[in-house]
Amino acid sequence: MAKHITNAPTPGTNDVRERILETASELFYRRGVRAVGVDLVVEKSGVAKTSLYRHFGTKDDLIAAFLKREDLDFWSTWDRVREQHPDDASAELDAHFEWIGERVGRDNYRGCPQINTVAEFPESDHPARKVAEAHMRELRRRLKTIAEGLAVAAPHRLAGQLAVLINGAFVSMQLFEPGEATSLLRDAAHALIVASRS
Amino acid sequence: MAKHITNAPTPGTNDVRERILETASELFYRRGVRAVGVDLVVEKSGVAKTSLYRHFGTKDDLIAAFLKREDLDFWSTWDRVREQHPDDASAELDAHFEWIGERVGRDNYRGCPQINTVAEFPESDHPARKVAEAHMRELRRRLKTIAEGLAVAAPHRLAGQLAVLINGAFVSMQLFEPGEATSLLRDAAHALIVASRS
DNA sequence: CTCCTTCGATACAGACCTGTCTGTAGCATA
DNA sequence: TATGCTACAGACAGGTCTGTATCGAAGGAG
Repeated sequence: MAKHITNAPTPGTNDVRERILETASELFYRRGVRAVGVDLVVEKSGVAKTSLYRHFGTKDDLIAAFLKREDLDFWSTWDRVREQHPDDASAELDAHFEWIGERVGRDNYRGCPQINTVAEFPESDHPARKVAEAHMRELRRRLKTIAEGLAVAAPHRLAGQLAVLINGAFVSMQLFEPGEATSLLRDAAHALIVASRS
Repeated sequence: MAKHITNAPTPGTNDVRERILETASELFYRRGVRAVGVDLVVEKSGVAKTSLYRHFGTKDDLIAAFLKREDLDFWSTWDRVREQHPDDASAELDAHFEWIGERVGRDNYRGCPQINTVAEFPESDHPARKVAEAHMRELRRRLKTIAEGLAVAAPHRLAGQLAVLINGAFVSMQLFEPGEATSLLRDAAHALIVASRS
């Protein structure tokens, strides 16, 4: 057998792609997707425009890749927290509301990228929407798994309520007072669980 | 005394302004604010571009006027519902979650214009943000008034939780199943109230 | 009848948008 | 050395964006 390709077809290629995506993600999240042109992404990432269009066919594809990246980041944090509470659904849920509350309480928090992008692109066939919709389904699915560990009557339903609570937190920075978010969310989650047991 | 001006300083002026605002509101809400140019607003409203800029100095002012209009509409519906339940905070709150759940359950629902616009314009000094922030404060204030009628321990806190629930509903169309929203929200609100009494 | 305000129509400026095209340099493999 | 592949650099096309300037018409008020 030949040794075909030494290893990867291109050595530093992923560097360029990653640099573009990293820069675009920061700009899209910070300033809004429509407000950021590809020229700015090119300039800030120190990359040729041709390279951007080689790695991402269109801006819409770049937006979808941005959301996918944020999606992976989010579940990565989620998993890290989950692993700290094995076989204890109640403690895990508390921990999730803890870090989410802390995150939305930061003063430079700009909301959930999925929700923000859906707000910017109503077209139902936009590639970014597929990512966002999958993200939302995954959120409820994971919450349902936790709810099943809580011995409640209707796990899927409780998961829906908890998901609404979390999404609500993501867009309610305006109405929280400083430091209020975490405990307010935790108490609300407990109330939903208690009611779901009766 | 003279009879000063017959009635208004200008006869049909408000017609034009109202036509522009009506058209812009529909387009902004349906397609997103940044996606809609003033030329399209001009074309769809059958008005001269000069007239648009005479009545609204800039597009940003038009956006703020759009949000203000949506704000008034929202509280108008709220007031109509409230008046149907005088001196019964519990029934009033149920009724609010009823119409909100029904609204977010519509299949062409596009979310809360305030939340969507804030997602599109992160700049903290944008005129539209002032309107949106006032809207959020007003939501919690009104919920607090209702909570005070429910004899709970911490009305302001419960109001915050209910506001999060409502905002969450506005951005969670993706994860609701058909017809699920209303009862899911009502149950959640009840759970929060019960917990707030203990 | 004459002023005065508002309106529509349209051309325009200047910036920005996405996406394409051309050309060149570096580097690894054959 | 020759061949691909990827990268950078930058001009360019064609369209859209916000906002302004100029025109003439309509219509009520004195």
